[in-house]
Amino acid sequence: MHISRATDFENPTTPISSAFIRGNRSKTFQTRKLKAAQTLFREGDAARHIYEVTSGVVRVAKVLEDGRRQVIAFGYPGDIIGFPQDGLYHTECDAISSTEVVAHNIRDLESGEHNPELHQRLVMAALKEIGAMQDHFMMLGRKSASEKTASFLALLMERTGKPVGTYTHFEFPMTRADIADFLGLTVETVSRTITKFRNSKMIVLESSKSVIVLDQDALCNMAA
Amino acid sequence: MHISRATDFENPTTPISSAFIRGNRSKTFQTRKLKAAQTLFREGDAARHIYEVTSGVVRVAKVLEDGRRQVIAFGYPGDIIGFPQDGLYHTECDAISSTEVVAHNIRDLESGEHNPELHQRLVMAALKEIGAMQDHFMMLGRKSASEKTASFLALLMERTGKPVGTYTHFEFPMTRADIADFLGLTVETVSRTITKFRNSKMIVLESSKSVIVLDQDALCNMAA
DNA sequence: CGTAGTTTTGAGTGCGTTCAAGAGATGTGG
DNA sequence: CCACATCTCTTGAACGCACTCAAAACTACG
Repeated sequence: MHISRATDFENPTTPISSAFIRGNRSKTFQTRKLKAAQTLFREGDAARHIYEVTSGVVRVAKVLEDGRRQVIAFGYPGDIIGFPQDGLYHTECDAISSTEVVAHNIRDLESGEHNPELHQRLVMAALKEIGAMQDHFMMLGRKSASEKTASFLALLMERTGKPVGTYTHFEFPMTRADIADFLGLTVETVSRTITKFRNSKMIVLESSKSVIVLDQDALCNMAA
Repeated sequence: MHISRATDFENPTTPISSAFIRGNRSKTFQTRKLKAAQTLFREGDAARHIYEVTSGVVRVAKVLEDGRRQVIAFGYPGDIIGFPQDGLYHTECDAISSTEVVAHNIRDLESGEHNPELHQRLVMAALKEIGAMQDHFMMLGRKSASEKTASFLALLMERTGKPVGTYTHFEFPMTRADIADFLGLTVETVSRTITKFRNSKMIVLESSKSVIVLDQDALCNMAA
């Protein structure tokens, strides 16, 4: 499960392009493209940028020496990721699918002197992150496997679901292992739980990564 | 376990005192005193202040409708608590022991216009909070009961431990139930695990709330 | 001194894990 | 384009860790 990866370390060996942003004073910002499975940053790297996902999905995680992994968050377009502490990243971040991010300078997170609007936006993002993590806590610490899995499906449905008749359709860009590491479960338990939801007609799988939710109420109730 | 509590809701029925802070321009700030088990704020309350603990200990938690509880953090002196989202608190906060807090205006978290130094300090505190929560995640999702309990003891030892000869002494201000809800375990499991640590001569209990750590290395190794 | 809450300990159970294997998907080189 | 290797997902069987239920020991408080 994610053993050796092509040695693509921190620094911009990956393409960086500059572009102009419209506004009072035109400012430049950097975008960066990542292929699936490429690393954006690792735990312990010096934090020079804070990133805004503009397309694709990234995974933010922590890994123990013995390989145990905890996924902290999945970053979808609009999400800000890479909050540093003491100038370092304390998580690692990899692209799950082909991804594009905007790299903001870390100084705009720390002070509003240079770009007040961006600073404000980043501070708000930090508060939103704290709120999201608080919910995630409840799930990790106090919910059963079924409740965890249902919560996760409900979350993805809300964020990325598209109506299909009276039903709702969405996709998993991440693997079962990623979901398991997000929920604090094993791959097998995640798979079994999804099968259970399938058998109870709550959802249908078009493929292992494509879901149609048949009964939203049942799903939300199950999320507890 | 924390059923009905004296009806002491949000607003300052509890004493608020004003004081002067030394600095270029003298500014006023509010301190607030809480007795053990008093509530500072509840989930859903309008967030007007962000608090800095100056003495005592508070508990920040989330509660599910069915009563399941997850403790997000314990606030010790120096800690900032009450990060809001969309103008509301999404957690509840109660004093564990007799506690004193300083109430900062929420606007100083959101912008630096009024008080730049304080704003900077609060933003840093938010980043520190995110970092602490990331570590807590790993513990909640991927560690065994022994590892969780050892991590918790190690954490408290680092923050509040005082050397006693070659050993280290500290106290639990919180109950076993609070610890259990912080670690995502039951009271019984926490109690049994601490007993196990006692039997293996890693720690000694002076009382159920007073610990001496005999073997710091063993404790830290156990924390994984 | 009695009552209520906290902590500990015991016995038994069940949920999610581990270990194992097969089916399905994806990608690469000949 | 197919054959082969690799990774992902699913399913089965058995185990064990932490949970539930129960009760006793200890502590604090009016």
